[in-house]
Amino acid sequence: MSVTPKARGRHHHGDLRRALLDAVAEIVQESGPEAVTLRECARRAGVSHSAATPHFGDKRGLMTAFATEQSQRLREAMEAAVAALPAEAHPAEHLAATGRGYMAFVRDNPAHFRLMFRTDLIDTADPAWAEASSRARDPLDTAMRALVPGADDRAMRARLALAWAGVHGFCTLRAEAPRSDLWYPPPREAEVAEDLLALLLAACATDPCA
Amino acid sequence: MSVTPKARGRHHHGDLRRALLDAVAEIVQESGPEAVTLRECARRAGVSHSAATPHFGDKRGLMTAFATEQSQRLREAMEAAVAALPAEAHPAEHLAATGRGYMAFVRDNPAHFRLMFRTDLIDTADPAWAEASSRARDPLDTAMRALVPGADDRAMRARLALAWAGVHGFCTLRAEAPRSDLWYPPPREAEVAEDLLALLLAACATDPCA
DNA sequence: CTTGGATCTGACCATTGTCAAGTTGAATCG
DNA sequence: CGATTCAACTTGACAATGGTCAGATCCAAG
Repeated sequence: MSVTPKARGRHHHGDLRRALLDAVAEIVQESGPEAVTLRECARRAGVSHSAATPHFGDKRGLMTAFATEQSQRLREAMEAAVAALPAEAHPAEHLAATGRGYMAFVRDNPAHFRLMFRTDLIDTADPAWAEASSRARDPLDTAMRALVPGADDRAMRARLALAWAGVHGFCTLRAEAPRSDLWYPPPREAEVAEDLLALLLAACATDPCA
Repeated sequence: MSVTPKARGRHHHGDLRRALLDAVAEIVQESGPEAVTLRECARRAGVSHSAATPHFGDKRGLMTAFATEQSQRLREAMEAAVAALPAEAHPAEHLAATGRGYMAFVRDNPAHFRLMFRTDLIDTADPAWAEASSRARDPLDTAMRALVPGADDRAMRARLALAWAGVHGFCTLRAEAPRSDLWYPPPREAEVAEDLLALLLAACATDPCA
């Protein structure tokens, strides 16, 4: 709560921008994306409710900045999972690792994930967000291209769509599940995730010309 | 806008419950789930701002009733797609038709679909909603069981998860796409959907014991 | 020390959801 | 047929939110 002593260049607050983004993370984790209010963020940062305006413009700007950060973290999670593989790993392992990285991120940050896709709360015209969102698709993209190098555009599109939809859909359903009780309970969850990935890999690796 | 002349048993309004649900549908279609307010619904129905209370309790009650209706419509769309098949259709055709019914519903009602999965706006403890949501999974379930009758529990779970996540994930991404520009443009959309279904069917139909 | 500009405060407004209390009107009962 | 009853609806009020704006405040450069 106390002002960070470094106060690097900032006038009153140590780093209000950071503090507000952290407040968003806190609230999202505690009570979900819809519980985030500008005033509560300001309260947690110890500032007045309109202190955020110079930094983020309005609430949507704050949410967009937060979502942008999370998109970067998601991409880094996937890249880290791939980087942890042995050098001689098969392309299929790369794709699987990418999927596991995605799923692990959402398992550990379900509320952050839900916020990232609340396109009503974020400014989709923001260039930084657009780039972060776009780059978050790169790991899956490159892994898939390495797995099926001979596929033509259409076959590649179909495989990317299936992989993306399958992993994303799984995560979406799981992230909503605690509230709706319509998905697999936690013990089964890991098993189902692995089996789903295996089916997905088999489907994508089949010869597209067959 | 005028009161329906029948006025079947209702006191003041012809059928306020129906009128309010229709207002939700209108607003959701025009401006998305987050634009729905109790007061605007009441305005469109031509009643006072708290007229909804006796019928739905609070806003969440109204949203829940609406989501319940949409879940039923979604299930009916899938059942209709299966029923339109020739009697001798292969089980794989049943599964594909189920997926097509799901996708067609979301293509035609993207905003309604988005609302259905906004578990923060609906009361997931409502028994009617829970039953409608549960029954909406039946068509996919039965089609899958018919396609892979020999699969054990684990293999069946994995296939159901993949099919459900794949179709649902595809629809989720598409329903958000108009706002985020991160999915395929409409001309490709139908093609990608068909190819995705084909990959999905192939993945699910493979012998689970192989 | 002065000046400038970024940073933050406090107050205002419109809007929302919810609640309590009143009003209406249709159906029921004597 | 008239009085009663009860749910449907209206009215008015409340707290909370987001956005905006004038102005106070503070840091840093000159």
